[in-house]
Amino acid sequence: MQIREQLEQLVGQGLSAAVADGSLALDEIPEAALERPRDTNNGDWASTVALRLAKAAKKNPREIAQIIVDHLPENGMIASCEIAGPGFINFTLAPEVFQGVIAQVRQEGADYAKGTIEGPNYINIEYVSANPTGPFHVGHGRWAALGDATARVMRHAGYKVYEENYINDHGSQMDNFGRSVVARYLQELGHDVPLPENCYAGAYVIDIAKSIIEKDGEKWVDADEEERLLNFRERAYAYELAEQHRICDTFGTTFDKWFSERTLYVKDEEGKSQVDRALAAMDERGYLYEKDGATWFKSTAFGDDKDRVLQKSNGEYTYFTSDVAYHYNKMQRGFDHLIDLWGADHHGYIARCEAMLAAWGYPGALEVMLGQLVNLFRNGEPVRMSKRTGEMVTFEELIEEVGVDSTRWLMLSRGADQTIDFDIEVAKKKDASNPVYYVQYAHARICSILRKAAPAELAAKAEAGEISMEELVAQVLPAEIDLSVLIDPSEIALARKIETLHDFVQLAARDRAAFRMTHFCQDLAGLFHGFYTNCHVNVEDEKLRNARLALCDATRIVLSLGLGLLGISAPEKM
RNA sequence: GCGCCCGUGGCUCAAUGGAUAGAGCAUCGGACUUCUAAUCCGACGGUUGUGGGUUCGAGUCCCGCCGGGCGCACCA
Repeated sequence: MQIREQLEQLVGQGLSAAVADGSLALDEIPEAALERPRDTNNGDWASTVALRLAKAAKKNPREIAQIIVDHLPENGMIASCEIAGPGFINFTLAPEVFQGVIAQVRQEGADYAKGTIEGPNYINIEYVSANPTGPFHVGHGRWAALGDATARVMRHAGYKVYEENYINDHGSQMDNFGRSVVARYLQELGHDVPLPENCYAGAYVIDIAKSIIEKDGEKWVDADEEERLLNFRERAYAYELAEQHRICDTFGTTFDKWFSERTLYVKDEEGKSQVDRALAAMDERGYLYEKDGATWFKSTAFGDDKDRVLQKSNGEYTYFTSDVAYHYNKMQRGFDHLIDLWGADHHGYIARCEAMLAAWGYPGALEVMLGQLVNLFRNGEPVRMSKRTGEMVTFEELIEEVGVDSTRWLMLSRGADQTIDFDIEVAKKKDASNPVYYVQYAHARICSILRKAAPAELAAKAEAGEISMEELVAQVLPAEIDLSVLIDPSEIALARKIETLHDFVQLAARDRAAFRMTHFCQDLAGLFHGFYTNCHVNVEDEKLRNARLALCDATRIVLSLGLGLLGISAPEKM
């Protein structure tokens, strides 16, 4: 049982006892209302229940607090509790509690602080979802980092998470892309043809055209135009999709499914596409109508500003129709809840999407996470164009120059609804101005200490990567360690921080706020550096040494876990 | 015009409605013959844009202003 739950139980018992013997006149037993005081001078945990009860119990909150404290059962957890301020009950936990935490972390490893979620919790999270018509830009990188970290955090908190990337491979932009390749192909072969309207002007299109020339030479110059367009479009699509996969791999973002928009239009054995089925489901419930030769969705029935066209008067479907079919498809696949991660410039799209889910009878099933935009800077100056290509800086260029870990940290270290001013030169600095290295350094420092504690031969193996830190530690430390010697304030502070991970994960998951994990990692690293300064680990006294090594090991596990939830590596040396 | 997001020390950001609003950077001053100084300790720095309201309590919730960003297609 988590410490929080144990405390809740104790406070609950205290309240019940007070009510039972008439000290408190209450109709029902309230929640324990536990929180962590920001200031550790106010103890490890605090209850505000007395403040909340003042009205109902018709008593001064401090008086109520005293009654509750007097009725608390005997226990080994709480070292002391005091009533403070207007009526807070502050608990200071016994050192044994934190010593227990260290043992628990070392036993559970990367599973430490995993939670369970009651009720329906099968989540589909969709993010990135770019057009396969060009390279990822910096914004896609933010969605990749954010979606990935959110999924990791939610999974650790106990949700079942399915990650999905929607490929916009259906609309007219695909033909524009194909036409652009055709034009570049002909131009490269010396033909004077203009670029088409709405064309993709980037140099990467020329590269694709060149690769076609390399393979097929001039054979397409006089080919059937339709056939040529189709061929080039598909080759260009395949190329860009492969690029997207490659960059996601490099960045450490993996999806359970890459969902092709086109598949929504494929007829099944009954002659019906998923678009047909989604629209039929809307029609059944009476939310489709015809006007001006077009088919409309009555989204205003669910709070949208205006109704939306699904099938245009020329018979084509709108982009929105794909999303209708896609979201219908997701619900049919059995998810309890859908999360879409979009750029903030799409916020106007939310109402109609929520409306369609409501139209099928799934109100509230869709949650849209908006991510604000990323502005690039270099030494404080705005950067729009890449020096190398003269075009928009791509995400790949960014991670090449800055590195994956630093990029992820900067993208994740603030809330999704904060605009990010990303300064490339700051991100590249490997010093104190870049917290990711501060955290990684703490991890590397611990690994170094653990190696120092091991026989030279073992340490050398660990350094060469032949054995893992787990294997090394298992050989250095005995199975039974007496942790009661860990009483230094910086030792307790470190263990206390580790114990907060469970809450951090739960809150970060609930609020979809993965960025909180960066704060956790930074705080934990800071406390470790403090401990390192105050307490020498590899001391003569074997009992103390082993206990401190165990504390180091637990910190290492949790740092690695915390960084892992952000998709950031935990290096064993720097 | 309507809608969404954001205004917190010089800078970048925190703060499940709780206590004296916290970190980091920058600036200044200290600490390495000892397990990694990519570190640590200290100092300086604030009327949380603004005016009301809600309550035991508001940076946080509600309303109005001011300032900044983004969006308002039978485009994708």
